[in-house]
Amino acid sequence: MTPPENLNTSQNEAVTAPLGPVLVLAGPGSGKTRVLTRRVAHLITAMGVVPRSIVAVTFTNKAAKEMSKRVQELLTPDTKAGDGLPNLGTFHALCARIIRQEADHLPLTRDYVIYDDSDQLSLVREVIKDLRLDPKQTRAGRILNAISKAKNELIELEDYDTDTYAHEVVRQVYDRYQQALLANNALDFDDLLFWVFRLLRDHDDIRSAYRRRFQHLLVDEFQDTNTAQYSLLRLLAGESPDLFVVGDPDQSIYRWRGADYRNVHRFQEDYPQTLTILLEQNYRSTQTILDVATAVIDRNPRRQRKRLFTDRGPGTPVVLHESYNENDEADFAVDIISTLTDSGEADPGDCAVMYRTNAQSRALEEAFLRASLSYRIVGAQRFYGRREIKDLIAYLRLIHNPVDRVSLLRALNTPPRGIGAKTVKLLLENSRQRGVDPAKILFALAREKDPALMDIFTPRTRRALVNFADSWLHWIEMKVDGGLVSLIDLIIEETGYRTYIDDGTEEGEARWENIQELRRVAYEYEDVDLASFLESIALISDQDTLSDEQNAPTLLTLHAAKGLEFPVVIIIGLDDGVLPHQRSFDDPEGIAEERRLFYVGVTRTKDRLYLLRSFRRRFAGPSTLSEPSRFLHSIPPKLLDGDLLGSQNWEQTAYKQKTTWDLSPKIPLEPQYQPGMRVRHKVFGEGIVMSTRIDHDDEEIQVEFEELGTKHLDASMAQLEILDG
DNA sequence: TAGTCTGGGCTTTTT
DNA sequence: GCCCAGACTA
Repeated sequence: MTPPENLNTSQNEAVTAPLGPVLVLAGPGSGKTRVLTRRVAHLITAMGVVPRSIVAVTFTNKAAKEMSKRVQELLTPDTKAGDGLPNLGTFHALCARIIRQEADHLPLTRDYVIYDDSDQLSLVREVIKDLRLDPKQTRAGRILNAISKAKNELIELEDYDTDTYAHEVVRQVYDRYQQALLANNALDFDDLLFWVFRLLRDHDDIRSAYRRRFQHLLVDEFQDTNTAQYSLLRLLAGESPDLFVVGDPDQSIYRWRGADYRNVHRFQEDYPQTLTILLEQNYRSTQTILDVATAVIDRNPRRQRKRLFTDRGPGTPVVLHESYNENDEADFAVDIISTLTDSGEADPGDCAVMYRTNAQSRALEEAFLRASLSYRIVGAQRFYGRREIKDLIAYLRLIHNPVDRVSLLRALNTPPRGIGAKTVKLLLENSRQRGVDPAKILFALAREKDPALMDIFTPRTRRALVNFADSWLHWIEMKVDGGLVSLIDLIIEETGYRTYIDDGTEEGEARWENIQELRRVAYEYEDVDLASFLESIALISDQDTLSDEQNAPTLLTLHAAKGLEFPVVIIIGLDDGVLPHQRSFDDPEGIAEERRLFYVGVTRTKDRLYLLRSFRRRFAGPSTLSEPSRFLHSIPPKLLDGDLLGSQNWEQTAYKQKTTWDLSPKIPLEPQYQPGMRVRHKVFGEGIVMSTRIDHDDEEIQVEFEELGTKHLDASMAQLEILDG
């Protein structure tokens, strides 16, 4: 057993708290993972809790793995033996397991598959076509968002509000989409939570069984739980819960995914006996970085202020730099890294470059390539979303769950084998008419069992279909005794997939290499069943793909950076429209979340922080001039260093007007108005405040006037009279 | 049926 | 500037 690391007073208070509801509000770098792992170990060794009765929910699989490792190190050999291990994983992974176990009580079989967003999108497109809706008017992505939002809020189809036509359309699609998922024996991410919620809500016996089984619950990143997750937690917790949650409302960055940091307050209300503990001492960053972080986040209204402190001393100032365009910006980022590594001040692996949107990684990757430096990039979607990977996974899913139509439609003619759109249409029509699943029709065709089928297709088409079905049946047989890797090899061989994908071009070669990579991943699951393999690759997160092996700089989005730390952090794209993103402009809550995102980025830094922006930037289409991020205004200049904004001559005239950016801190403005207030304007009459936001040095309000409709006004100009609020 | 071409639409973040 | 879907041609 490794000697226990020392805990400070608050950390110790949290770790040794008596059983019951505990809320730990943990500032960045305050040792929250350490507290969680030590709490788990404390439950087992000091309180005699059976490891199996502990459930700890983390945000990523990587965090779960890390925790499991650390917990095991803390346990004595005799505790490790016999009593099993605590259940560690993400909400989604935990639910996936419960669903497999309780499939008998759900409209699915235990062989169900999990659809990712591109699968969901194909299904929604199919539904839109079925319903004869105009795909141009009803965007599949939009509808999917609405459905996802409903599911995250636990809104059943019957309860879906159809107050507008748009909602009516969503409801119709939701209905068909849900039916289609079940017919395919498939679930989407949100369903994992929703079905388990329903399962526990509706079956008293199952609920009490799980309550007995999972008596000690711990939740990491609690500020990012959504309604479904919180409700699930309450169902599992029962009357006298041992519920230990750790979070930081200032780091809540998943509102768009239904997360609601107000769950933190809700928790205190729902469990009045909650013991709340604040962790404020930071063990990660220099004081300068903490000061920058605090200056940034303190501008957000309605939050509990925390005092972040460290005994690490001030450290170096934060460097601010402006480039001409995003390519120069990327080169500059690479320059910073090579300067630091050349001088021995940092290892390449110590450095991270963070950005708001994935699209920004492109310029960076090119810059690294130009400098012939290696890098690692975080992004599972990148890998598992690739065409060749999705193709092979479609085959594996079909073998596992033959009624998966989305995968069938993908695999049927990939690589092309003479089964075109017309044949597919015929097959699906037939399947619908007879009420028989397409897979069954294909199998029957292959076995020549059903003479009625013989006349549907022309001989040539029939041969193609029979060939496909034959191979498919063969693979299903092979799945039983062959390993996963040989199954993949067999699919590649029988479909001629390599010749299809590796066409001798550089791109083809890269695609083939990706398949080799998938094969390597599969090798690790060689001893497990196909089900677990498919499940874990479906639930993989971006962060999970980050390996520690390579000593190279990390490129990642600000979202993906959550929970990580680096000695050197470079945040690029500090421009209004990028960070904060322009889509958040007219929503004060959205701007507040962007600010938290920036805060998360800043607080990842241990020693050196660089903030980069560029004068010109390309969004969609032509490159345009951009303004420095409004968030830079909140940073006191004395904390900043480097080539300050406006000191360079980009384009004489265009630039001249911009040479005097004022970075001095403005007096923090508190909004005077709030949504819902009745106000009177001298000219426009009476109206209701819809939204309000602080924009630089003024408050911008959106008012819905009785006579004139919506107007955007500046508070200082409008002179509104407040009637009531 | 398969491969090429063109036009439109879009771009936040991800379990 | 990029990707996808549908149209068009061999």
